[in-house]
Amino acid sequence: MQDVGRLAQVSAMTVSRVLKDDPGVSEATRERVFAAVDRLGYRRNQTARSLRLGGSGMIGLVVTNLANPFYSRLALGVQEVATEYGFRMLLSNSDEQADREPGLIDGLIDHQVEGLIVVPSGSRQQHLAAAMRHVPVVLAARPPAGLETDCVLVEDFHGARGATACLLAEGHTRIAFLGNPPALYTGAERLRGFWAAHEEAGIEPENALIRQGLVDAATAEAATLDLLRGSAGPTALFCTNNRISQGAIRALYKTGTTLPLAGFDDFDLSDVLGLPLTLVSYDADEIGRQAARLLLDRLGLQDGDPPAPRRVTVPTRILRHGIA
Amino acid sequence: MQDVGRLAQVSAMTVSRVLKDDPGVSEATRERVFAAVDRLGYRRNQTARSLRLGGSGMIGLVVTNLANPFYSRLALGVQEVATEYGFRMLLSNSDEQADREPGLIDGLIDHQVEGLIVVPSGSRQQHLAAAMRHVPVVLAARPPAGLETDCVLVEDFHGARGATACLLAEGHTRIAFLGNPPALYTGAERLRGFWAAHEEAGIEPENALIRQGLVDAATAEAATLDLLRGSAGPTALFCTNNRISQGAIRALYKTGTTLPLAGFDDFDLSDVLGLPLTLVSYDADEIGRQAARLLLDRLGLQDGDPPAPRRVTVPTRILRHGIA
DNA sequence: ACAGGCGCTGTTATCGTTAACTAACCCGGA
DNA sequence: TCCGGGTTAGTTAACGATAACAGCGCCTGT
Repeated sequence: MQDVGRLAQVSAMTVSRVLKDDPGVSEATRERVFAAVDRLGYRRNQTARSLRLGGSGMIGLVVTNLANPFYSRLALGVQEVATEYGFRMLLSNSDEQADREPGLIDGLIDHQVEGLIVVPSGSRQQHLAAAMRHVPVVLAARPPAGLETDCVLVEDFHGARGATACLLAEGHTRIAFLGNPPALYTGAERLRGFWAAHEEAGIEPENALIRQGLVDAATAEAATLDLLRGSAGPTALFCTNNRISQGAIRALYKTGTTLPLAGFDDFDLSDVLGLPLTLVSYDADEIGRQAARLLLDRLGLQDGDPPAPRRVTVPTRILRHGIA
Repeated sequence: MQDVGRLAQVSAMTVSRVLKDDPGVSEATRERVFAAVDRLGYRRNQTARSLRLGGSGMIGLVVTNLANPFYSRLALGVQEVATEYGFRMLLSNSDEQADREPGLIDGLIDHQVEGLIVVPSGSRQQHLAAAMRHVPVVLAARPPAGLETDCVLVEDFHGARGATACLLAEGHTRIAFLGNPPALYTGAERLRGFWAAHEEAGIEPENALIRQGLVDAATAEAATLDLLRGSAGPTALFCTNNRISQGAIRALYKTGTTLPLAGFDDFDLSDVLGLPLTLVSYDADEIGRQAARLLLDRLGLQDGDPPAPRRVTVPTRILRHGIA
């Protein structure tokens, strides 16, 4: 800034003023400064600004696996709103390792993020409470456990119940449940929906057809193959997320079986598989957008009146493919 | 840091030393400091450190669309290597709008990234030259045009030629080409490969079957439907990327047609579609990893001997599905 | 007895920017 | 002529951390 000032024959302070669009700089000076900036290719040092201004203009997002389109869309949603509010997004990926999450969060706080959006990966949320001592935290896709904070959820129960009901309405009574670990909120909640639909239909789900703790497409494929081998196999499948659906579909394909499948999350090409699919679809972008809005609204507030924790729900809708 | 120091009865300088793992602090003091840090939940301000240390410890990545698994995997690869080198990754997404790229790059430079990895979205690279005045830049997936810098490429020509040759070897002579805009390097190069395979087989590609400028699955679907309607339609398809393949597959599905399809990029569930597919697959993560390595190696070097621009190529391999 | 070294800790100045204050100047009105 | 007020530009002191240096006590060797 000194250098720019020298070239434009003004002090660094005046350069700062020009770059900040401060009124009270004469037009002539302004032009000289801009010319000097251009000529030197000068860019303001955002690090120094953040230090002086006391705000980095960044929010942090922590997800478990960017390669899953659910999370990358969520990230895009967050970024869209952050940009709108003049914030930048700092992204961290825990690679499915829950024990890395606290470290990532600490790192983000070190970088002076002004708020955090977290998709909590484990069931322990102690580190989140610690993070909240520094900045506001908004949870996405899973609710707080023992914390007082905002969150954005999907209609997990409602969606699972609806999709299961579709299968039951078609007369299925032996529906297998392929679920992620029950310790995860989504896993538990979607199972609850599955169960509720059965109760409403007056049908008792079979324990032998319920498999939980599946973590990726491979484990889901194995579990499905196992179910199909059984003597009293299922006549339909319910999967709690996109990766599990994909694993199950692979198992069906390999064994040449065609079974109706219901599941959470839409995925690419679901409409051209030619399988009878019932998918609970929702807008992952929207989860990100809502979470960002909750966070940034909170940041925008003058301190003094921290609003009560809010909970926003993103709606689901049911897609049906390949059904006559 | 003052506060921590007060609680531990030392100066801020000593706190700094403890947190920096500086030798020359007595064990007793060290413990007192850690205790105070814990009690206050203190975290070092990375912004201030960056300013003083003269390096932010961040590199920037610019991609066009995180929702495309190609880019999210690439980002994961970059992050993996960055973490290894003790760097953080700052991600920007241009949302397919090439004119937003310069602004994103400026933003990253303002945030004091020490280097940039860019997947250039347009054909103009003027802004990249400007960026190089500040930090080293590595290009990914597309080569520099009029710049002297490192880049990481895929075997575009080789892969396209190989996949096309597979189709030709099966006797196809009327292969449609569904390509992205020819102004993009990958578009041009993959067409060149397509063409080369034909020449080697002594077959003249038909201009009527060549469609370029497809930008997403929807335009690809429309182009495919158009080709299929024609009187002398193709007997096989070649697609230059995952989104185009998906659009083409949707068109085939909607018209109930089964044609062999070859294309760049593998995608989820490609193996269970039951279509005869020939896919040029490669590791998008690896592009990111290599790009990050080129960049970070360059950063690690003492200044004085900037190495000549390097060019790394990531290999492709051909996957075949549903082929008897 | 005393120089010299080591181990530990504090002081000062600095990174680049900007808020708050101060200074110089010009204008019009009394 | 002199004063108040506006306009424009410069000076100073921070933001939080740390490199470089200085200081203090204690030990060792001669």
